[in-house]
Amino acid sequence: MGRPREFSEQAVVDAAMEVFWEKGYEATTTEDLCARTGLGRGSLYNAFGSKHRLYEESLRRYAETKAGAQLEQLAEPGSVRDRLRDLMLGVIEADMADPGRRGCLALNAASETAGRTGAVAGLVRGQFTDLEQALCQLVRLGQATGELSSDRPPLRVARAFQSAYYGLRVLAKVTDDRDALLDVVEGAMAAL
Amino acid sequence: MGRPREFSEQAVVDAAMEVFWEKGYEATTTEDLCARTGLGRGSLYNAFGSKHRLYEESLRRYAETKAGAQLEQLAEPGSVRDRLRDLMLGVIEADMADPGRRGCLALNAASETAGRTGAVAGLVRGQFTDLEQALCQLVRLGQATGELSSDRPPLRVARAFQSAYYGLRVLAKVTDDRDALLDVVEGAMAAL
DNA sequence: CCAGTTTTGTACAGCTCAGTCAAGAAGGAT
DNA sequence: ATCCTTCTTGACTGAGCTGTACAAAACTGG
Repeated sequence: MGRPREFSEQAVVDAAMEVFWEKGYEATTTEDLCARTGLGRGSLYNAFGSKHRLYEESLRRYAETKAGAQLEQLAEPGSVRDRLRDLMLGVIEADMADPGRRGCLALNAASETAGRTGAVAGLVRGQFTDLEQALCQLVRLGQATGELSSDRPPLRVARAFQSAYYGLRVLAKVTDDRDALLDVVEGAMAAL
Repeated sequence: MGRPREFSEQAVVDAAMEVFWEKGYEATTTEDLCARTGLGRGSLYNAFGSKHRLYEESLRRYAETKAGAQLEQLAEPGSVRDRLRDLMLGVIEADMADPGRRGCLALNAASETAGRTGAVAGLVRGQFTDLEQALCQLVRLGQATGELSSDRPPLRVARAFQSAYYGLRVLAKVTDDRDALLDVVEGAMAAL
């Protein structure tokens, strides 16, 4: 009971996530968060307690939506190679189409000191291992069907692909050269 | 003429570089810089003008020293495969031995918005392409001697290796699992 | 020794920041 | 209708921020 909230908590976290994604944790001010979410400072602090807690929620939400969508895409039907290639081609298109070059929020968080302490560190690590596990399962499937060579352990292959994937996202932040990024894709596919 | 400086400009930039490397640009305060360099605010601003200019100098210095040392290491004698493997094994040891998990300054800069605008963007991009070119030349050499397969263009191979390298450094920031990082090395070597 | 020049230390200006607080608004329970 | 609880608004706080001002200090050329 009491006065009901005028906002959807999820919509607010979505908006906050966008700001953190664009500017990073340190460079984001509570003013930015108020402006983007439409909430006054009182409401924001009443609901979330601190800038840092809202950052945590944003990372959780990112895992649910953006990262989750990628994991789902990996689970869609199709050949294993196509699914892995589409994952990379998808982020090339997404990253190049984004004028703000925000990249991957979890990866950005991992680069900031604020992203490697406390609860945030666990959230970031979780997204990394989620991807690792999804890739590993996919590689295992590919090896079982004979689509991929079975001469190396699936986890090792998955980790190599994962690092190429993260490297790709880093490169996409600093280059406009699509061909360079496509070279990375070809290299990662050849290594499967 | 006039009063002589009491500090070595290079030593100051070295000290500032360490701070930016540990904390990132946004999270570093001018107080931090004064404390670490030993200079008062007046001297710092007299010599460098602004926090941002000092950041630029730090990146330049990083390219000269740390990144430069890696490029030199790549140019040392030995088999191409050994040199490439040693590059990765070296950063695994360095990153895991570093309690602050600072990673690569240029890569950290690329993740912050401050690292993708103005003069800093060019410095970051420069370090990326320097590594790309060094790797490419090495791959070309390996292909010429027959040590590496020549069925793919050297630049493409170099870029694939480069992305694995950057992915490795990102992963090293969030994981303590040395085996996971070694899997990345094996994967990158297998893809050559 | 002195005038001119640059560096140094420190106080300070002017903001901006994260977070708080009090007063009023909007509902539910009885 | 009236309490009671919760939410909203917006001003406010105290700390911390980058950058500046300025006087004293240190050195050089004459």
